[in-house]
Amino acid sequence: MPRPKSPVRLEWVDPAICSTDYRLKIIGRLPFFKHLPPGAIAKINSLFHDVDVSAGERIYFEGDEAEYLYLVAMGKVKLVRNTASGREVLLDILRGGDYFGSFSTLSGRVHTETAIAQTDSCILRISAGDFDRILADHTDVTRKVLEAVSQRLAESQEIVKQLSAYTVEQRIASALMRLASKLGEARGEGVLIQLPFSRQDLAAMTGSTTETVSRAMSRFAEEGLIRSGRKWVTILNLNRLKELAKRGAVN
Amino acid sequence: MPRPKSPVRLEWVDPAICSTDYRLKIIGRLPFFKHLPPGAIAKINSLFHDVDVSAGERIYFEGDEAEYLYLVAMGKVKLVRNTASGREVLLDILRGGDYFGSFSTLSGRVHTETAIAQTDSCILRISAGDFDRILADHTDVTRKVLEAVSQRLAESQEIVKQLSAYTVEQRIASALMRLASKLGEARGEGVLIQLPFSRQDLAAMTGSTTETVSRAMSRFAEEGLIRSGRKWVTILNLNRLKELAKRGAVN
DNA sequence: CGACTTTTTGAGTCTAGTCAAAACATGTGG
DNA sequence: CCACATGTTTTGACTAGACTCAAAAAGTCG
Repeated sequence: MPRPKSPVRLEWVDPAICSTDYRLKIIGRLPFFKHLPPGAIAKINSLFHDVDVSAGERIYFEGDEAEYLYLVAMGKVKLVRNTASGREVLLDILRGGDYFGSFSTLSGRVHTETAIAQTDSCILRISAGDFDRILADHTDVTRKVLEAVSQRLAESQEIVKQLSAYTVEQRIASALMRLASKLGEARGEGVLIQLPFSRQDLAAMTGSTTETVSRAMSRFAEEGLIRSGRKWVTILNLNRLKELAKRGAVN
Repeated sequence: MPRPKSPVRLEWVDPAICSTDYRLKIIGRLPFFKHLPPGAIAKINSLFHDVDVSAGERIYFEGDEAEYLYLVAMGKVKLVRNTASGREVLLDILRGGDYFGSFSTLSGRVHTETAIAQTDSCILRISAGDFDRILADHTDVTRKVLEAVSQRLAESQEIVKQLSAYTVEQRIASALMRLASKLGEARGEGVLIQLPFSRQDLAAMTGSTTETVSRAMSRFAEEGLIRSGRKWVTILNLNRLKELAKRGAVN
């Protein structure tokens, strides 16, 4: 089977894209702000500051004081935790419109993860104090933020379950599906997951190694479930992949 | 080394203990209510209803509609997720004063875990609607709840990291430490963890099996780190256990 | 004292990790 | 446009940690 040339097309991050217009749009789309009137959003917008970061750059480190809440305006950001032995565990990948950074900043907390730009990105940030003021002004916003965080907690617990009880192959299948629904783009033959997204990253997401991920992906490809190359994956048969994630073993 | 007879003494759950006085005390101690004046707490208390459950009874199931927020008044409750293959993953163990159940109830959500009484327990519950009303009345409470949930998210992510990168032995050591700091009681020779708490449970916490847990615990016992028996564990040397959890391998 | 449950131990097997090397892509500069 | 340098992915052989199955030992309770 001839392997297609890389379908990856990287988005440019034009600094000008962090323009006021664009910022308003991103901020106004956030689940916890989107119900607010334009006036309020404009006011909130003025409290955010933007930061351009290039691929690979760290936005903050695990252990740093958590002084800001961040928002991905453009680009992709990954959240990782490093183990004592230097191994990297990938907790989440965020795209435009996602927020990150701790909310529990009141009590002098520190970040529990490291945030790294996966692509050149434009990040918005707001100080904990300003964010608190927003929460105080808009009680309904706090409620929405609470829901968003609860949602993340549920997702994290789902991952705990998977790591506890599933085989590597099942975990990889699940990870691919999560990524597809979150970051995938429909293509003629399937759903393309394109980030600069390596086997390395998949390994860090599934608590595994590049070699094992590679082997599993080869098996998936043989079965016609996916097609993959350097830093991209296309999912051809989502249903069978889902089946596999639940029941295990390609057979 | 002679093994001590079981030091486990189970607490009685007297139904009368869910008296108004006791309820006020428990509710008033919750991190997100404790700053409120007695009057407000009394009012909140009137919105809670109590339920007595006996050991092993399920309080709700994964997939059930999330209509209530729960509060452990007395006893121990465990949160588990079941996999397709019937395996049980233990997510958390809760004691008196801990809350559980989903906060994201507005959008018609369902519970993502199953809650099981570990001992005979007295549980308080409040409907999602009533809880929302409290949040609306006390904006500062929402903020505290948000912090509490964020904290749990961080804990869950820590567990993801451990499952991803550590050996079973390290995970068991970590689990014991978590349990000790949360549920342990100081004893002459160390910290006693006493719940009806089996190897089975530890296996479900660490994504492992009873046999493997047993072997690891035997090794720990040989090294003088712990002493254990049927449904209880005493930690003798917390520092070395911590060391082990970080660096790995008893040696 | 039994009947029952939980824990421990043992032997065999398999999944996934490690180490090492080859194959492949991608971008660069001649 | 090609050849090379670099980083990524794949493949192979070997190993080890942890699971499974089976059975014995130790606690617990009526």
